[in-house]
This record gives sequence, C-alpha cells and structure tokens, in this order.
Amino acid sequence: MEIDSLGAMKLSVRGEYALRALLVLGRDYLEDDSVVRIQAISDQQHIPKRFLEQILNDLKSAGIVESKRGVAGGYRLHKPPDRITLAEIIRHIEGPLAPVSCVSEKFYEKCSCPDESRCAIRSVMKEVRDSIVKVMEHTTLADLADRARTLEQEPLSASDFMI
Amino acid sequence: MEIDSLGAMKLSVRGEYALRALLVLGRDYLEDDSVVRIQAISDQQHIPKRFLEQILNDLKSAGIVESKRGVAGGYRLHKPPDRITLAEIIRHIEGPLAPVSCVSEKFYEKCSCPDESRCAIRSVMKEVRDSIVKVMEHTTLADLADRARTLEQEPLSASDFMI
DNA sequence: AAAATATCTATTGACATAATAGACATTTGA
DNA sequence: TCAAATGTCTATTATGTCAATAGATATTTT
Repeated sequence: MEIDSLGAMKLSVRGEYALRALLVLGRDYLEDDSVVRIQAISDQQHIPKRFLEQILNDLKSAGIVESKRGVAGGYRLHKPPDRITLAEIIRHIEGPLAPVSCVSEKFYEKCSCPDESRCAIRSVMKEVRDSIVKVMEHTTLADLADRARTLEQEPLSASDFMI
Repeated sequence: MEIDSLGAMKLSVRGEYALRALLVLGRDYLEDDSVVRIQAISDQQHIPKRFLEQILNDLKSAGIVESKRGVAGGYRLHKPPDRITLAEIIRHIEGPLAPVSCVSEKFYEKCSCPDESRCAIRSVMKEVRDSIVKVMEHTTLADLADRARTLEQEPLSASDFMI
C-alpha cells in the first residue's frame, strides 16, 4: 500500500466534528430555548473553535441547528433530536453516502465504466450503499444521546480497548 | 452544503479503477498462465493507461496480481478469483474500510474525542463498519465475474436507469 | 537486433481539507 | 448608553492527496 493510508469510505474530520457537536446539542436539548455556547462545545469535544463556528454555521443553513446571538448566545437544535438522522447530517456536510456516485440516490452521477446498467461492481456497491444508509437513516440524534447515556453508566469493558 | 459535494464514504477513482481492472482479469482468468495486456484493460474499461500501470503495479506488490514482461507480456491474477475478496483489494489500495479510524480493525487509530471507549458515535460507526465489511469480505472476484455474466445476459430493465 | 511490453521514479496541476484571521453584527446587562 | 461577550461573514493559507503525465529503463519474444 501507499504511504498515505487515509482510507476509502471515510468520514472527513469536518463530518466527525459535526456529529460530535450535534451529539452535545442533542444531549442538552430542552423544549425551552436554551442554547449551548460554541466555546463549551469546543472545550468539551476538543474541536478548534473557529473551525467549529464554520461547521455550525453550515448546519444552520441546513436547518439542523439554530443560533442566538449576543452575550447569552449559542446554538441549539432546530428540531427535536428524534427528528434528525445521521444520514441527513452527513449528506449535508459531506455529500453522498454511497461509495460510488453511480449508486447514489440523492447525488447520482454517471460513471466512466463501459455499461453502467450491467456493471457488476455497481451492483455490489448498491448493496454497500444500502447497508450504510440503513444504519444512517435509522439512527437519530436522540438515539445517539440515549446510547451515550447508557455508555456512560456502564463500566469500562476490556473488549472496548481494541476492536 | 458546500460547493464541493465530493462525498463522505467514497471510494477513490484509483480504487474504482482497481476493481474494474481486476474484474476483467477475473473474467478472463484461466488455470494456464495466460495474461491480459494493460492496453486491453485500458481500452475496455476506459482507464488511462499510465495510471492503470501504477495501480496494477501496486496490486502486484500486494500479491493480488502477477505480471509477465516482454512482447507477450501482461497481467493475470496471482490466485484464483474465488480467493480474492473486495475487502482485500480495497484495503490495500485505499486503507481502512471503516468510516472512522477509531473503529478500524486493521488500521486502528485513536481519535480526538473525550472518551473513546464510551463514544456513542463510535458505537454507531462500528455498526456501519461491520455492514460494509460484511459485504466486502463476502464478495470475491469470482462472485463479481459471475454477476457480470448474469447481468450481460439480462435484458435492460427500466429500473436500472435511475436508482 | 528490433519491437512490444512491463517497471520504476519523479513530477505536476488541480483541488479539497482543515485551520486561521480579521472585521462586523447582535444582544445583554452594568 | 456603552462595554463585553457572543455569533456571522468573508478571505486566506498551509498542507496534503488525488489523478494524471512523463521519461528513462528492463525484459522478453520473434
């Protein structure tokens, strides 16, 4: 293999930060209009603050979060956490969930293979896509927050060190 | 979303070319030592020849293909197509199959989140990883070649145009 | 010896990513 | 009313990878 080893089907750091930030907002979500400061998220999740600004701003334009300015300002989810799926978040931040664009539902692009409609690779990639989407569409920020709460209460198991 | 839209969990073009080239070698595989010329693969799959050289050379160092030099030279699979999985190929060309390195079996890397062992995102990403790996480990070049043969015999179905 | 092929190493242009920076707007509350 | 703390917006930069290209070399067959 090359020196790089960056990874094939990988989330960018930006996408990872987005998920981490939204997990915080999902956990702290209340029906009133309380907000969480960027600085708090940045501290808690070790995310560069200025970079996080951009990401949250981006998520705002997607209608996923909303913001309040001023001295008591900050961010909150724009809709309840059980109505925000991981698929929605990642599609906005990164684009297609599919491993190749020719099997993407939302971002289809023709590929360069000789006959796309009879491409065996494409047909396997469709399976991969479906299995990724199944998890991502099914999991909401509320699920994530629940899971986080559960994990916090559990003792550390040895099997969690290396997987 | 940003202007880019390159995609989150995507295969690189290099990886796609590798699969397409290997599919050709898988289909043409014979027990004798017959080889396929780079030029033939390049023509058939519309892959830039010089780029394909690099990719095949890389696959050779992985023990996936072997080559024969000289005027009747070319490439062939180093082992039977039913013993080469897509996972093996992509891991060599691109690295981890996991969406985040902290859930990778073969390329584990620590991530920057506060407590990896209790990270809810990680636990979801493990599910994603497992479902990707399940397909990739299970599918061999022989499966791919079979599938290609089947697809070629089938009439074009309308549903194959847009998915 | 000539022709056709693979091999190796280096380099390039384009692009995206991740991060940084500075100027600005808004809100609160002292 | 002003100052302080926050979010907003627009640029810019450093870095790195990807995809492709190029040139010189080695090997094999005829």
